[in-house]
Amino acid sequence: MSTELLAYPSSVDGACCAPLVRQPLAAAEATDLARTLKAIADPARLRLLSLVAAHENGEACVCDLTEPLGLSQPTVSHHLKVLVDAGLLTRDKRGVWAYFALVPGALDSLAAVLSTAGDTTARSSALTPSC
Amino acid sequence: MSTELLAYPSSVDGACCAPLVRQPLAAAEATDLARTLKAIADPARLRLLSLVAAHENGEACVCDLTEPLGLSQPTVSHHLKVLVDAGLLTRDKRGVWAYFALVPGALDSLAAVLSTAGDTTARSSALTPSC
DNA sequence: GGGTGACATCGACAGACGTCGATTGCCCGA
DNA sequence: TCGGGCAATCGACGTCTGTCGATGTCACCC
Repeated sequence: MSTELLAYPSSVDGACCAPLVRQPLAAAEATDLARTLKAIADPARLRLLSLVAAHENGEACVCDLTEPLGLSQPTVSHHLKVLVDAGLLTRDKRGVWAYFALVPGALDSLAAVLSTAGDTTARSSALTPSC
Repeated sequence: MSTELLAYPSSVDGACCAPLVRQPLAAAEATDLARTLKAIADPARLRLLSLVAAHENGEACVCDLTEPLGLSQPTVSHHLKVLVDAGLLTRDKRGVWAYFALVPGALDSLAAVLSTAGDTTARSSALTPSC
């Protein structure tokens, strides 16, 4: 389940780049895409992604994120779980602390699906070789 | 309200490209971005965008969209309204029919915000000159 | 071994969302 | 002028979602 999002470029069977505006989306593909988009379509989760990415070493623990968000610890933990389940964040438990980091290329492949241009900005890593 | 999304690149005061992973998102910016993402974070609306884009001349009326979606006419009309309000679609009423078309550059600027790369694919049109 | 602190999970609640049938408004052709 | 048909709006319903306090779990330190 943790690699859910990374399945997009390959599961869209051939339509690797910019599939949204090239041909009508099938119901199943739309459901999958919507599931990932719903994960980031929340102010708290967008700020979490932003905070984690901007944190030193590109990783942060819950204690770093609770205060700047102004939300309770269970709520932050819940949002982080949603992002991890969507394949956008990784959880690395080291001792008592849990460190979260962006999955390389996850946001880029999402951006590539939305982009109407033929090329893609998702050239960083973790993408299908056919791209 | 129809230009809601187009306000992003300029309203993110300076952080025109890829602002999400560069610095922590402010609460107001996150709310605005989430509002637009919620508009497309739905299977029916994703398919609507796809159907409109793939239709001939890049525009389609409600009667073209109801059947392939398998939803009632009021529901389709509701989803289209959400997309228009989010600045992703334009409504052009000609006679009895209402034709919907993609706003050029809207999806691209959204993709640019999500992209972790420094550059942007949103070069088609309707973007801020500072990009 | 017991205490402490960080994080996850649970249960509950209010609010938002997607969907539909019924209705209304409106343009066009007869 | 009137009827037919397309699309928007309304009201209602069930479901999903975000949030919290309380509780559970586990690793570290004394």
